[in-house]
Amino acid sequence: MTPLRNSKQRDIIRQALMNRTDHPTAETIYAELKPQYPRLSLGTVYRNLMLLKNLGEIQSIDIGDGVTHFDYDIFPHAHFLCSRCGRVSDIKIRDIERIKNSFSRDFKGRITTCNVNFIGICPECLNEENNDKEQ
Amino acid sequence: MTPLRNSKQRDIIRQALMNRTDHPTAETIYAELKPQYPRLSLGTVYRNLMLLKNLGEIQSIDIGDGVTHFDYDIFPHAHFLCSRCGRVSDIKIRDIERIKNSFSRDFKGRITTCNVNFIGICPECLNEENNDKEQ
DNA sequence: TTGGGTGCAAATCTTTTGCAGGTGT
DNA sequence: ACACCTGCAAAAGATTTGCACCCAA
Repeated sequence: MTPLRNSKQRDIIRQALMNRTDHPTAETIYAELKPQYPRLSLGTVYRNLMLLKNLGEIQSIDIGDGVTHFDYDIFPHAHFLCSRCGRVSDIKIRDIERIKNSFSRDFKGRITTCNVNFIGICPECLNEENNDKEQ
Repeated sequence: MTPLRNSKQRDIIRQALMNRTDHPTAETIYAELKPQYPRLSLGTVYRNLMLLKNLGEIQSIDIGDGVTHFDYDIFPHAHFLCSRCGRVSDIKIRDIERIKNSFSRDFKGRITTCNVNFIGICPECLNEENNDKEQ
C-alpha cells in the first residue's frame, strides 16, 4: 500500500526498544537516544513508534499511569504496573490466548487485541515499605 | 483519616455515573450535568471522580483511547473498546477473579487491580463495514 | 469557626500536527 | 524528480492545580 522507506531514525528507535526489557515511553526512548543523535526530535519518535505499532512490529501498553509504554515483544503476555515506583514489567501468563479465544467464540464483533494488566506494588517496593514501617 | 464532607456536586456526579451503563469520561459527565447545574466546573468533576475512585466506590478504565473512562460497577469484569465508534462496553467474563488469584499466588508483591481489556470492532460497526463494502 | 469543597482559569503534561527542507528510491 | 520522512515548533487534548470564596459540621 504505502511504499515504506528505510530511515535511520526508525532503525535506531526500533533498536532502542529491542535492547530494553522494561517498557519505555516515547519520552524515555527519546531521552536515551538524544545524546548520541542530537538532531533527533520527539515528534519523530512518536511517529515511528506509532508506525511500528501499526505495522504490528511492536505493541503499546496503556496501563493507567497516563503515558503510553511500548514493548518490542508482541507475543501475548500480561503487564504489571507498580503504583509506587512506576515500573512496568512483563508477566508470564499462559492463559491470555485462551481468554481471548473463549471470548471471541461468542462475540459477534471482531477482536484484535486482548490486554491483561495488573496494578499493585512490586516485590522490591513492598520490601521497602515494610522496612519503613519498622523504623 | 480525612473527615469527608457531604457535597451536592459529589452526589450528582456519583448519581450520573450510576445511571449510565456505558462508561463515560469526566468530560462526558460534565457535559451531561452542566445544563442542569450551570455552576458545575470540570475540575470538580475530575476531583470527585478521582476521590470516588480512591474511596473504592468506582473504578477507572484506561483502555488505550487516550481518555480515562469511569465505571460505577466495581465487580470484576472485562471491557471492550470498539476502535471504530469508540464505545466502551462491559464484557462478562467469569475468569477474571481466577486469573488474578492464580497470578497472586506466585507473586511476591501485592496485586490491587486486574484489568482485562479487549479492543476490536463491535458487532454494529462490523455490520456497517460489511454494508459499506457491498456498495 | 474551621478546614474541606468548589469555581474559575492558568498551568502542566502527553501526544499530534503543519510546514519547510532533507532523503531514499 | 517524486513522495516519504524529519526537525522544529506550535497546537491540541486531557488532566491537574493555585487561589479566593463558599459551605457543611
